[in-house]
Amino acid sequence: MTAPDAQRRAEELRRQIEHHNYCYYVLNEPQVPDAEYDRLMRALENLEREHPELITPDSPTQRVGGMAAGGFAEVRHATPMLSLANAFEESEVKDFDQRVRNLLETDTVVYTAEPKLDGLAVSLTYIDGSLTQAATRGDGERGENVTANVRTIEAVPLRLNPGDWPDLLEVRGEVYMPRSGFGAWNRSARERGEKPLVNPRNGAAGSLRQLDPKITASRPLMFNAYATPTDGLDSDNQYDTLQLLKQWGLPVNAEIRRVSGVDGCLAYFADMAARRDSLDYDIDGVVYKVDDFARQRILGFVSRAPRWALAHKFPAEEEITRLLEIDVQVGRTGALTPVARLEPVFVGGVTVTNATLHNEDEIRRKDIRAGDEVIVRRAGDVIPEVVRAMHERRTRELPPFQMPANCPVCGSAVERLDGETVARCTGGLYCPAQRKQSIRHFASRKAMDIEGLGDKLVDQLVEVGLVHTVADLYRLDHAQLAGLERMGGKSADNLIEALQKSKHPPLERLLYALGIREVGEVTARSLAAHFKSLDALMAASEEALTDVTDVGPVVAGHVANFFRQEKNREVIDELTAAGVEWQPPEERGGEQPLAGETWVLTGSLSVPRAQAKSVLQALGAKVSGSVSAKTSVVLAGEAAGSKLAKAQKLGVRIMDEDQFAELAARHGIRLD
DNA sequence: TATCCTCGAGTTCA
DNA sequence: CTCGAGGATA
Repeated sequence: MTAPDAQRRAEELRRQIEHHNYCYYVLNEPQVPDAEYDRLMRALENLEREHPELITPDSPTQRVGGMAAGGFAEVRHATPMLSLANAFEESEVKDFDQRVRNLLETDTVVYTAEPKLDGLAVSLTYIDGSLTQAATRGDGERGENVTANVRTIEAVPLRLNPGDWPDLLEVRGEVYMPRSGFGAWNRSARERGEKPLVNPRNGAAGSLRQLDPKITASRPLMFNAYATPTDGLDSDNQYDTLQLLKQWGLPVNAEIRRVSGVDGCLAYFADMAARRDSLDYDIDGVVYKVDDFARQRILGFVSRAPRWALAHKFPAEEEITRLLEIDVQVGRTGALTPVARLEPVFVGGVTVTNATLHNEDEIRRKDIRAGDEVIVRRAGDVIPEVVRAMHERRTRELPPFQMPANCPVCGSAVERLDGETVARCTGGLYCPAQRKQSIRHFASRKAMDIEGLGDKLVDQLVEVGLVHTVADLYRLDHAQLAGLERMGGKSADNLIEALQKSKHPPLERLLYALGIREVGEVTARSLAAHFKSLDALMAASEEALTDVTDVGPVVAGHVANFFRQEKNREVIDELTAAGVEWQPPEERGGEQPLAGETWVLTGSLSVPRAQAKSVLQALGAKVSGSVSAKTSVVLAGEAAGSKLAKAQKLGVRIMDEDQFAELAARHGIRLD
């Protein structure tokens, strides 16, 4: 890059960074994902490294941490607040450990491993045990005096517990907003008609930068100490120092551990990554520090970062990518779902290429168009979503999305009923997409449970014309199957065997498998229990159907309509002719100690969820998916999330797995 | 009629 | 898991 180009590029980067700082800190409305901001910053740093003559005193790189909101006095840190080297890959962690071991000339190193809280770094000064000053990190050299605000945080002791602390003690740590507090604050903000906080991190930063401490006081902030630059404490390592701080009354994170060697570090990282979602605060990675202070001193510093510490970060949860086009998928009921085809992007630990856009209204509301740059988010186990389109980056007019008037698969008319958000293909089973999906549904585990009949195979069977309706499945023979792609004689045998095994389902499963609109697992069960036979159900009037719990006029209409269709009656006859014979619903015998109770399962249990569910049902309980005031008990496994939180809030009884096993055992049921 | 509680349906990636 | 909408209930 020539000098004038570099100059122009640097100015452009600075302009953008300053703009984002302004949006983030002053408007509290970040415009780009953190990862994008970091990229801009790194680009500018690299540019300035190559062309040091371009560095200006007011360049954002010279005062990391953003623009002052104004009104805070400047504080010079006695010891600079350093930044940490970052690692995203396991290999970088191994390199770090290798470097440390080489410099120390030793085999294994003990590290302190800590969660890296996503908040705002501050420095607290205690003189004679009293909090006298609190400052933000600022650029590491100079920060802002936020003493009045920090004093409102209850977790920060204004006086230290009695102890042998030095006359002058400086403590460093993170101010953050717990998720529970963030959620509660936003709920009440919405009730008051105020703008909710964007995320906990932004909430913490914004709260601390309020000019009026009363506002800060109203926000749910927490503090965790993680270091002190003060010498001469009665401790020669990081871990014990934190224990000292804790004794003196400073909150220290409960997840901090001493680990041995790089393996210990990586195991800690994996553990925290797995439990990340169940913590009450956001973390963006973990930090490893060489535990022994003497060793830290040997390692020293490179430029502004210590050589004895490393921040191992999780992959970013939000990234920018391009939306290539918007496809339309056809579901089992004919529902047309727009899907975003994305330029592959690594976000939240996986490469994402597709994301659902839900429906037409959603696309309108967010004004998402093919060709846009979009922000894609994938947090934890959650399904990727398009957060928003970056309209400000549109360089040309893009055509708005329009739901097609005809089904993209079969060409039938598309209709969208008044008041409904979904558009549907009217082709019914004439539409190959709907046919495929309904056969998949029929074969699925909760329906007829036909093992070996996967998506690919269903597609083939429908495409070559071997299967038109679910009844055709039972007429397939060995020769027909073995002739298909990727299908050997053995696989064909297995499938025919699986089909045989599926011929005697309980009535409720058969009902569910038929795929009647609005009839899912639960409704199928109610219908089976009420009518006890398929004939009785088929003969029932809409009015009679309404007598079933959870069946109102709409569902009754769908059911009656389904059985009125000649096509459907034929399929049922053909199934019967092929030897499919449903079993009458079991009469529930014995004790039903949990009758009338509604249970909710959450978290991961050591037994399959389906098993826990059937045990509960055998005991007479209803098993539901969402927690409400009417829930009797929430059975919480490992890493339970929002449902557990809700149960706690509503005061619903919570049981862990051991208690549940005990309860089951009392009624003669053993869990494996 | 409004509100709460559930259920159904659709969805991603390794 | 989340959204939308059906059903039950006050």
